[in-house]
Amino acid sequence: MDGRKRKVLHAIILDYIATADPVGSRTIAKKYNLGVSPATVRNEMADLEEMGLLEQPYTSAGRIPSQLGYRYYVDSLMIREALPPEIKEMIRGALRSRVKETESLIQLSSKLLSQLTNYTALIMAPSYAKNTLRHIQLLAVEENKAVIIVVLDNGHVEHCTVEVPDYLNPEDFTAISHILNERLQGLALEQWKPSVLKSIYSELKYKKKVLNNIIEIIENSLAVDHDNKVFLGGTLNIFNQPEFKDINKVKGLLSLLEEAENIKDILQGENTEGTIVKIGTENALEGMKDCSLITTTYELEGETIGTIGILGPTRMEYSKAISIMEFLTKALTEGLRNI
Amino acid sequence: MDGRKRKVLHAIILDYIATADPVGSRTIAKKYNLGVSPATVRNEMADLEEMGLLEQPYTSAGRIPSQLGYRYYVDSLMIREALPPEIKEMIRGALRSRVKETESLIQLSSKLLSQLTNYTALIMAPSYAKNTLRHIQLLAVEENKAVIIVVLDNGHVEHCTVEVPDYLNPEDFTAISHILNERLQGLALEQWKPSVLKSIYSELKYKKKVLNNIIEIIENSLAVDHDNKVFLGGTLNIFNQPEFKDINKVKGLLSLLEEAENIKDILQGENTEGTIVKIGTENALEGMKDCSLITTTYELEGETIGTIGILGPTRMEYSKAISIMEFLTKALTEGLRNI
DNA sequence: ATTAGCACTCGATAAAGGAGAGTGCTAACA
DNA sequence: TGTTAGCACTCTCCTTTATCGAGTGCTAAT
Repeated sequence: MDGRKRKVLHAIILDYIATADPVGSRTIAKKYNLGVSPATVRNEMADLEEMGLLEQPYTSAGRIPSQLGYRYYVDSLMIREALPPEIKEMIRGALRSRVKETESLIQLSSKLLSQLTNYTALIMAPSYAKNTLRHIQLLAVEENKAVIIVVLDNGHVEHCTVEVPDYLNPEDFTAISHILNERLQGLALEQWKPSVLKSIYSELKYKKKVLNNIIEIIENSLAVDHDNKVFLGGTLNIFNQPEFKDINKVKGLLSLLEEAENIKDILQGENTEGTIVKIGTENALEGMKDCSLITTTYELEGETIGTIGILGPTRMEYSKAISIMEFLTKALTEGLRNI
Repeated sequence: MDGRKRKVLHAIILDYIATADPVGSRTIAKKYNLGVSPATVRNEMADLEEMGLLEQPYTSAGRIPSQLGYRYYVDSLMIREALPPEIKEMIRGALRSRVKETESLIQLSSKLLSQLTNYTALIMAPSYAKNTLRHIQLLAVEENKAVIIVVLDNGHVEHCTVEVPDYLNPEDFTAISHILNERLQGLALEQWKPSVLKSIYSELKYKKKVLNNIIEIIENSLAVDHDNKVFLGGTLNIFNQPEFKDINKVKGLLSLLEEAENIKDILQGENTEGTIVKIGTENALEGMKDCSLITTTYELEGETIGTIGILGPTRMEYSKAISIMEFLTKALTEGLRNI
């Protein structure tokens, strides 16, 4: 693959990304100043097609990049653009701890990301498994009902409502809360299971049943449900893409995004750090075969705690999207630290 | 408007609702056993068109109901169908207090409603203004940060994170929580403002600043933000309607539904009780001119506390949708009582 | 190795030609 | 007088045909 071939491929991909129209030899030769004639470009294009990097929608149309072509572009041709300073300032400003809660900050980020890129943003919120308990409280409301409130050291609050037996009186609630706090305070959520629960059991034998219940519920509500919440931004941006003018495609993709589980699957694919680009069928889900996904991870105190993704058509402004995403990720990490 | 005209109109509307195709005189005469010839039906149809109840998409096509036609149908022709018992049982079963929290129950209802009707369900959750405070607590997390937790008598929990001055120590938090509880417990949220806050101020003069802050924040987070939350179900059902095969229409409607404020406007239109049907341009929003909205209210302890809506095309199965909605509303009211 | 020239391909767009569903009108009928 | 059969007419939808033009691949000249 000589230099000129690379230039031709690069030009075709850039042009197609910008226009969504198949690109002809004439356009390339003229617009991108290759200094050769269209005929020469045609020869190169024929070669590139043979190599599997380009495709022809039909005989005698221009060329469009193949999935492999995009792959080559992302891996070896793409130039990382510097973000304009005003965009940088805008992102920094928006995320600079105006918000006091992790989840709100993440929601804001997803909105921002989708607006800046014009694609769909997917963000997986951090797991709270490593956060420690600040306070837990059992509180009676109405008959037979109580709420459990769990406050973590980072200010995150979870709660759920449970049924409790009649015979518990206010003092019982206080007592249970007290013991739960004593035993669990300062412990990370992921440390709850093994040793600790048993010792609480023994301490509260006479109320074993209710407590058993509670611990089960806490586990469920924290570990399964609310862990790894997912936030979406700009789902309707799909409508702007010409490759999604077919209503069934749009419907398919939106249905897919409606299920939080799907999004977790999409994002959780790898736990590798750094920016990853998955193009077309490189994505596991069938419904995403015309899409590309760019993911990266964000961190807190040196540890990876979540994933950010941008979902767009394979004909995507990779370079711009990556720049924005990486910068926003940094700003988010910063924002989370200052929260 | 004689009996036969009504029969013809009714038949046309039912047929059009079922098929989405303009209806011809032949179809009506045959399929709906009017006992007259197509020619006679044609005469009636011409009269009905003159009255503004029918329209012709173009000369020599069949007729379709006009907006006025639907109006007449809903007001005077529509027969309320009894819901099949298995559907009734299904709704009752689903909403029978498997869920312990108001908002979860409402979310479930919206999902159910959209699945049963194949339209989009909109539900406005109750305002908590009349609920009384069960417990309020100020809790320090990390430096300079505290969470305020508010638990209502119905088990609803709200929380928000606030910044607090350095000089407060744990005892201060306890003291403030204590006083807040003492003064506010048992009071409905809507009663907070006037008299009470002043007396709290005086009691806590020396910490006036922080308390001031807190009360402001509580007011904001409860009254403005989380009050009247809105739940959507089946937004993608729009895609099933042939009148929304145009991608721009879908986009327009989905964008409209993306904004919670819009939905509040849509639902809040009237505070009248009972079922209301708004057809086409009877809806205030421009983007809904091809849609109909059926709303009804649900209650708790005899008081109206929220609104339920079904959004579909003007060519909607009004009868079925109303039956389902009204029954589900009853079941929801029941479910809320048992929560 | 590059390029000009040229015939050829194939989608997109427009124009033309039925086919069919449904109407409105007229005249006959009970 | 209300109802109906008959019939010409209208208008959309679908298919067919023609034209256009962008872009290619090949060949031969440079």
